[in-house]
Amino acid sequence: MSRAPRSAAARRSWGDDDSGCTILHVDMDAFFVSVEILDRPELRGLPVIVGGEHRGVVAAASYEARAFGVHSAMPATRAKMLCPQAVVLPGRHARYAEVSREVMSVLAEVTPDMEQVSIDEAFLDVSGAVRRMGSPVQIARWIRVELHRRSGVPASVGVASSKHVAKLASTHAKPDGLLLVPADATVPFLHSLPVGALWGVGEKTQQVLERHGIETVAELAATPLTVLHRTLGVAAGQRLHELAWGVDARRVEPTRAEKSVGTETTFAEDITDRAHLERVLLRQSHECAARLRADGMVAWTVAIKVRHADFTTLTRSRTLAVPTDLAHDIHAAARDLLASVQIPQAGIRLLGVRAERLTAAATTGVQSALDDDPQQALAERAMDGVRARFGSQILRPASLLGNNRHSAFKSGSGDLS
DNA sequence: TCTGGGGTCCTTCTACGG
DNA sequence: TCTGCCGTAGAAGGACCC
Repeated sequence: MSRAPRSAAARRSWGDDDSGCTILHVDMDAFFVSVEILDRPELRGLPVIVGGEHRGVVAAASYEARAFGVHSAMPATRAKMLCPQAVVLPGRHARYAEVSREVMSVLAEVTPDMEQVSIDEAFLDVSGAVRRMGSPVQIARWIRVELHRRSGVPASVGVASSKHVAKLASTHAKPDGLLLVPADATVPFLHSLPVGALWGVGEKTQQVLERHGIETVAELAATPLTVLHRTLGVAAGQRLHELAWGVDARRVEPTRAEKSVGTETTFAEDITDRAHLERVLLRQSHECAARLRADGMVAWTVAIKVRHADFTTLTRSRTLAVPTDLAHDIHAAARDLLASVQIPQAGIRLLGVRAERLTAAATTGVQSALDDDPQQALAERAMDGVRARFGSQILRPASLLGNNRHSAFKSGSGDLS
């Protein structure tokens, strides 16, 4: 579901020498839409949009909808204006996760050197699989056939000598294609692209570069490093200059430690009532804490995110004296942080909680907050057990029991009234 | 047109201690 | 005792990714 711009000129054969091209990037095509079509074949050939309910944005659009200018991240209202005949579906993330697990299990048959980067894409380092399965391109072909056969969803695969170029290759292979960028074609391939295609160049950076007359990767590559440092900062300037010359030493990392977990809610209507916001924080704190405990992590820092009706967004954070995985502690910190924020007359559009600076609970050398309050810890762990057995909606804190008992803890709705 | 939710990384500013 | 400098850490914001 890449949003990077593509270049028609780059979508061609760059040669057939795949020696040294052991990095594969597998990217499912319009993944959420593909899953919907898998379950409802009558949607095939129609403009289909997933996501984009009230105040939402498009999560995925079929290629038929894209022909009308619809793309992911586009505000729902705009998408419906461009393509009023589109079939709009709310999204079924549990189902997408299920198909994603099938897809990843197929990829894991190729090599354990697999790095899942999102629900619908992964990098593979196939250097250890070549003797068993053939050349990188043969492996890429096998993956596409097997995904079609066993999961029923189309995938595009990029084959290259680095993660960055493999990622760009899969983007240019779409839909339902395969693109090899031989090692010696890396620089010509990159230099055929607009600068916005590079990993790390979004809308803002592109605008900055364009103000300096840089519109293509070739122009970026030709720009002195000192100019890029001044324009983009040292880290970003250095990184983009290296990427523009095909330098990308990042390895495929099968396991990556999570650094934060959080949840946020955009309200159907802007909220001015502080008590209401505190109840939302409580629900969100319980979600965060349950995920921390499920992952065996504790958090040192609690942060909140507040978005005003006019889209002004601010964050507040606090480092705790001892790390925690308890909703009680997260909520206490989050509530204090919210107290330091003035609620504008027009209200709050979005509220979120995030637990940051995570460490493994088992290896945390200090006494955790969990040990400070054994009763609270026991209660929350008991809730984990009940939810695991009867479902996540079965239990909620008493303060979240509103008049409408069925909507009071509805995840993601933010409707706690 | 009016902008989700879950993340990561980087830069800038400020506070603080030596 | 006060001031300036420096390094470090935390906080906040912004950009980016899918």
